Amino acid sequence: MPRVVDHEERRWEIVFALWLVIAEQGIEGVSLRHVAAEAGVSMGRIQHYFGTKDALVLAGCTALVDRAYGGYQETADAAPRERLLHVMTQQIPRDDAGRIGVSVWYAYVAKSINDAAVRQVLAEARRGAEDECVRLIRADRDVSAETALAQARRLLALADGLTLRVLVRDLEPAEAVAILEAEVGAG
Amino acid sequence: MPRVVDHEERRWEIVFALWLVIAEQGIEGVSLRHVAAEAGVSMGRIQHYFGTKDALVLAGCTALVDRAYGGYQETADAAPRERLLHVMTQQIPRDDAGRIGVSVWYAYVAKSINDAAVRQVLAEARRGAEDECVRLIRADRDVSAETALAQARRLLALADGLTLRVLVRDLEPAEAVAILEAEVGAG
DNA sequence: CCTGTTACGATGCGAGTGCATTGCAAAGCC
DNA sequence: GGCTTTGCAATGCACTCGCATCGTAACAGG
Repeated sequence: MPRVVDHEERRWEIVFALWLVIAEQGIEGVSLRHVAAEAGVSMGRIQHYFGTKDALVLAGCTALVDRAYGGYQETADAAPRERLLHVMTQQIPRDDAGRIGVSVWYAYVAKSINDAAVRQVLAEARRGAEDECVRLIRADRDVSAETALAQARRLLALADGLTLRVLVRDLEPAEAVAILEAEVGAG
Repeated sequence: MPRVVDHEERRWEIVFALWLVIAEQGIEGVSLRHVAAEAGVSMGRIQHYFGTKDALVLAGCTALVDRAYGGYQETADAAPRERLLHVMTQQIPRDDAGRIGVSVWYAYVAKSINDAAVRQVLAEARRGAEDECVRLIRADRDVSAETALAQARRLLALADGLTLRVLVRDLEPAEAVAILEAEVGAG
């Protein structure tokens, strides 16, 4: 058989271009032509690897979730308290790259309100994060499962809100991190 | 001169239809034709009153902010603590109407990342809310301006995050309200 | 009645869209 | 060196989009 290429690499190039388009034009600006131009490839290639526009956009969502999970796993050998703080503060944008990532994230969050497939992906990710936070909290201090769950939910919601404010430049990254450090420390 | 109609009424009908379209199809689904169909009017009417699609969408944003501010002003004769709680919990969706309103709100938040005009409207609204919360906090308890500002920011961010989770049905409205009541009470 | 202005419905146009189709180039196997 | 299967570029098509334009129905003032 013929012509062997690295499929994962090809898919990744296209997904990365998709993220760039979303970051700088919003999810409204996503079209096969725009993504193809950003990636420097032809529309045909995108169709070949993803089939449909919806499939491409959804793949971009799962890729985002996977990347976040991979980043978390790299902290496996840290103390629970540190890992918890990492989960809360990781998505706070500190530079342009972080800003791109989190703006894409929020684009998908908004889309999830009206898109069942995206909603399911994000719901699953959120549930995973919540479970993991509960585990970290109970590893850090002696509390009941219910207490840990309430604390996890409060912390995650707070982190989301702070991240958004940093993204739209209503808040400095340092201040957001400081607030979260105080909250995580207080238990 | 001719043909007198209530301009505000006409504009409001169209903006309301716009909100419905955003709520059920997302901001991607907004087109002059869709909004016109939802409002039961012709495209020409929308052009007559708003000129351009961008102007319509922006008008929908300012109308949303104005409505929220009007709702707040209705609580003018309540105690500061109660008003503060109202600000934090008002946008938590309890029924379908509330869900529509807040989903439109989040659509605009996402749009503000890439749209300067929307961003400015929301930034102004957020600043106003923050200032008002600082005033309410200092009327409720004796704290410094810096402390009140820090508390206000933390509460508003937390309320945003909780609202989002209720919207995507990851959290019950009652639990979100309970968390906020505890936080506002704790000071 | 007439006239001038306003309110808007209808239509047309050029641009952009997602997707199906077609065709060909590249590269293992025989 | 053919043969065959894959990877993908190119093109065409039906459709939707925002917006400009045109026509006209309605109505207050003279």
